[in-house]
Amino acid sequence: MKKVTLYDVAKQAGVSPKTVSRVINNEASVSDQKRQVVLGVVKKLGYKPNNSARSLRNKRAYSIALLYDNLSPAYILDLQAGLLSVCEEAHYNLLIKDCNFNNKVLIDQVSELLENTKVDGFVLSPPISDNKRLIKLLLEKQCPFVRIAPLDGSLISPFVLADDCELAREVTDYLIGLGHERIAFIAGDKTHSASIERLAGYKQALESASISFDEKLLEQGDFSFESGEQCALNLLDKATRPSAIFASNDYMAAGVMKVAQKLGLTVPNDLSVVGFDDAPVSSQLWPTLTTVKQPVKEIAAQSATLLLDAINNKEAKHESVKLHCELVVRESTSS
Amino acid sequence: MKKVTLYDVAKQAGVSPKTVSRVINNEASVSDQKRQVVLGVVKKLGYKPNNSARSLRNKRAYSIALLYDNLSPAYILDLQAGLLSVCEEAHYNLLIKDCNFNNKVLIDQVSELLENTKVDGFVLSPPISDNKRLIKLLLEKQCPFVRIAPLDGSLISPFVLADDCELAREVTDYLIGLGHERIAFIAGDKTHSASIERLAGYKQALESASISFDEKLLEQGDFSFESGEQCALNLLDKATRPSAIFASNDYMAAGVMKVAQKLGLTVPNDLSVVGFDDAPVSSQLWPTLTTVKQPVKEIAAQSATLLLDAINNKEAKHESVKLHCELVVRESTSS
DNA sequence: AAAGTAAATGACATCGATGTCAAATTGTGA
DNA sequence: TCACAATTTGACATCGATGTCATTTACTTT
Repeated sequence: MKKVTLYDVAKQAGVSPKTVSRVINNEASVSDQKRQVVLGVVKKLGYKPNNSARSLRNKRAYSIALLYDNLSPAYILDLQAGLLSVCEEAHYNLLIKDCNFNNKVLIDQVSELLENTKVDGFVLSPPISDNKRLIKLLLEKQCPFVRIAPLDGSLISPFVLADDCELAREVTDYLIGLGHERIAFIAGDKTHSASIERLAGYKQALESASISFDEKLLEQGDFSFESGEQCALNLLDKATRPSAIFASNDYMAAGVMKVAQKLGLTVPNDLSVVGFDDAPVSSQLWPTLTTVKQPVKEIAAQSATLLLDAINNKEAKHESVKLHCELVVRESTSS
Repeated sequence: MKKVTLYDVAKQAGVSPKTVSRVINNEASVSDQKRQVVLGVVKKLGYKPNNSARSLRNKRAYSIALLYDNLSPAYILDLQAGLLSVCEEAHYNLLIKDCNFNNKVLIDQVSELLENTKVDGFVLSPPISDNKRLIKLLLEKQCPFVRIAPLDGSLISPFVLADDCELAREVTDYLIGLGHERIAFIAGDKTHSASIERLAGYKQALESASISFDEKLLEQGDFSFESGEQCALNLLDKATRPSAIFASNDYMAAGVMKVAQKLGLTVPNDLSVVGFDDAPVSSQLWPTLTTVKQPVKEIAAQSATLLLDAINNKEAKHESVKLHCELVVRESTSS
């Protein structure tokens, strides 16, 4: 089973290679009759265009790249899975870049990828979605890119996000519905839009329920387990401790659970705890964690679709897409 | 800053393109003098060879692929990071394939990658490292590949693994040293060599300490949290329960912790628990989990190195490499 | 210094797909 | 039926790097 080229197809079909090329690329001016013949031969021989040759000729890589930083492994892997599903469909390659480095290197690496046409577009995951220098570079080079959950909601590029604000409101409503009034909130890293949105949702829910927002019930974390512990200590040490803590992600919520247990508080009887993201740890703790599941794979798939659109149709104007999260009630919450 | 080609370099250096090519590829027969001149110009112009053109001409992809299945996300991401570090160095691309599908599709996809020379070699992570059909295909096509932690230790390809057996022995010794005599073991999925090795280490340690192996203290899990819970229930329900449980990975150990807490047992006072892998969850539980840290990034880096060797030097004979794990003592164990 | 060998260099064709542009075919209207 | 426009089709060159093979240069040896 040796390699089948355009020429083999052309010979069998009795047409010129150029015509085959036209058929493959779905160009207009080919008679229906020849088109059918060619498609038949393509199928019969199992012809697949050679990527390197195409790349060379067209100066396109037929690859996109995902840039990610040190968020939760499960999140990144889900992103990858979503991107892969679309890429496979479209016969694109997915390159991955772990950007857990300093900016300088990132910029250089991206420049190199672009200059040597190794990549046609980028998917930026948070917090890279808001890396100013990178975005400047991509805009200058007119390289298509999609941002996932950016802080900056202007349409300099397509972007995709989840309805973090709405779900944070829903979580808070849920806690209020259980009878909680002193609900503390642990915010996440401010360079992520998710942090901002989740906090906003929390505040909105309080307001609708006419519960006044209490500065003392707000702690600033950074999405890490350790920051969750620290914030929990601050909150639970107080004379009048909250009856519920809403952490902006599951790692911090896990930290809260640890501190609660250490202090002899029973979750959920003495303290309700909610996380966000539905990370693996949320179902590996005891009690299991009430949390919010983001549609990460769908977010990624949408991003890939938008990116490929932008690549293949330069006129396409930028869109943004918001996808829905889902509250997952487990054992860590009660009235 | 437009693209610099071999020809630009050749012109500036006053030599033929072919000579530049020779220098780039480190071929022997170029005079030192011209070599220096060419290298100078290469540097000055910032020349980088065009991958597509090379690929096309040489029928090589300058890419390798990682095939992985649904193991722990942190593990996979560490593998990727290790592979990336080597690939970047060598100017290779890394493709990733989530093989969480049925075999048929996997085989087809791999065939396609090979037939269209999109990949020069594969890294197989467990349990794919022992996928018979895949290995048969790769051997037939004479495509280089490296296996990570295979069950089958024959040198049909290079492989890399960790000293699971030794560390499992060390963990068990450690527990024995703390005074434990009734040490239970929860085995993992049998299709992973790690399961076999870890069990073997456990048994060896018992034997050296003249503690007879007790069938009733051995439970069969599958690496999942839920299986850990189930096994723990079986073990702790017994009249004479073990004083320590050694689970073959952290997810199962987390399951054990949950059950212990539910049953009102205090870890580590009433029960010591040990995991394996140093997954994120091991430091997000309370008490934090004593476990074993595998050098996953190094394993991956070694794999990549061996694979690139095999690709670039077809005569190279296959080697295997064993890397060292490390016992991480945390809070879940005591005498 | 001539002859012969080994090393260095370059001209050219090639990998596979496709843009350019000219040629061939078809269709249209008078 | 003929001239002319519109549509299909194909010949050829090209993208950038490198294998092949012929040619030139350098180095021995007598």
